Amino acid sequence: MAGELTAAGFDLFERARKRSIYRRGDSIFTQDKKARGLYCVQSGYVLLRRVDAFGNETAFRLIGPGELMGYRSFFADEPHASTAQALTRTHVCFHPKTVVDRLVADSGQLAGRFLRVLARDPGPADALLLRGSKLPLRIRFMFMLLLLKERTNSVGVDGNMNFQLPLTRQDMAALLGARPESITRVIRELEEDGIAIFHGREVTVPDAENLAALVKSDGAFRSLRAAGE
Amino acid sequence: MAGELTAAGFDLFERARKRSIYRRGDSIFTQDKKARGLYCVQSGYVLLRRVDAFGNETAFRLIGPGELMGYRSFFADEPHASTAQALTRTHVCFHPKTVVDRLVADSGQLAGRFLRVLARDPGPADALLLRGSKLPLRIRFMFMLLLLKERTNSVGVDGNMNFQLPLTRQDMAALLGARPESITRVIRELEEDGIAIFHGREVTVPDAENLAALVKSDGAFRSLRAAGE
DNA sequence: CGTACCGTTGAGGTGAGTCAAAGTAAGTGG
DNA sequence: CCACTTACTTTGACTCACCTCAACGGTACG
Repeated sequence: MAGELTAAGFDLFERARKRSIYRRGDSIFTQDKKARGLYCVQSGYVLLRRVDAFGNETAFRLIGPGELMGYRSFFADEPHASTAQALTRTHVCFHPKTVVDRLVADSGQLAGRFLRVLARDPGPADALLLRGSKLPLRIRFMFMLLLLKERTNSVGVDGNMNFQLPLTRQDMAALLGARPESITRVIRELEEDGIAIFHGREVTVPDAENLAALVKSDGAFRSLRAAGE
Repeated sequence: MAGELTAAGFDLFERARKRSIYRRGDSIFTQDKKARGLYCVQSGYVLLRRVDAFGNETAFRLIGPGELMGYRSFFADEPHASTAQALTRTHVCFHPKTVVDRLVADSGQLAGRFLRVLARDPGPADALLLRGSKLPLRIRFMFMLLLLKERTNSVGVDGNMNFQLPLTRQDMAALLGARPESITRVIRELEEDGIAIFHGREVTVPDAENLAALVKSDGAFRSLRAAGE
């Protein structure tokens, strides 16, 4: 049937991929360079950073195991809009343009799948929430913790939440559109209030539900006020 | 050839579309409602607003004549992430899901075209620049003027720039992640400095190149400082 | 055991938010 | 066409979260 990915096509897709290993700090692709294919992170964490039109360097997306990256510029047929930097030792597999293009052209089904990935990309929305909203940094930081929890093997028992941050304070600052000093101060506040405990990159949240509630309640508070009540 | 849009397919696509007219203030689609198809603005302006996870209402995209909208949620097969509100009397044509789905499944070529549209969507990036960056509101406002100029029939003679803002001050505030009062103050500043003149919704920029230069120079200034010079 | 980065702390400044109140434009209905 | 309602805009005084700057402590690594 037209539009379906044949077994042969799938086989080609799988065979053509190339695996690489990157060390902490390595760039996997670079802003303004040509997009040569699709990247899929198999293990480790990658941070997408970009220098915007104003020359500010910001981070806008953290990529974890199992996630695709580089697809936006690839399908737009434009240079990469960001630089992908490995935060840890990272295994990445790469699908070259020639193969992907051929399969997309042959198969509406595969193209449809990519359409979904692209359309569901939460990156821009998250970035806006983390950096754009006018909520206090403290709330945005807690929200980031919740997002990170979902992409980390958080050891959760009895509402407890414990995981390793894959990010430095500077990276968190870049993600939140803030300065590293402010991150330090927020972390101190959260510890003083007993909301979370930090040892280097290890975070422990005694009551994870409480954290979520705090984030949401502040949101609710805001929206009530916006409604004029 | 597999993947090509047949004449019959194109015909179907064109015939199935439905035209509607909306008045200022009408919603064309609504956040959290199901995405039923693709919308294309033929004339007029539409603002995409959304209530984020924190309950803040923000605007993140202005749609002008000839632009598609609603495609992200449509292809993601998720509820609309925003509400589309007509800012002026607006002609919109609508392509129902059944037709689009069928053509995408049949044609890798058409799907590829949608992939490009989706991947090139500047909305999220612009929104981040306008709302997310830590630049002074004044600079972000000027940047917005430059973006608006591109989507308006700006009557440009001898470096002069003159057009109607399709947005209220409140809408501009929502787009920039600021308060209406702050917009008023920025506008006053720009008038005092002779950079732009506002009469209601009419903007006149005596020296458009100067405006662009001001925006860029501030960016450059910032990045120099970031580089430690 | 330096060198270099990352992280922390404190003091001080400010851009933009908040609040409140008055002015203006834009519809609506008689 | 005018009164009336409603929404948008402007102004000024005040406040504060976060930035900036500068200096110091910690930790990794050759």
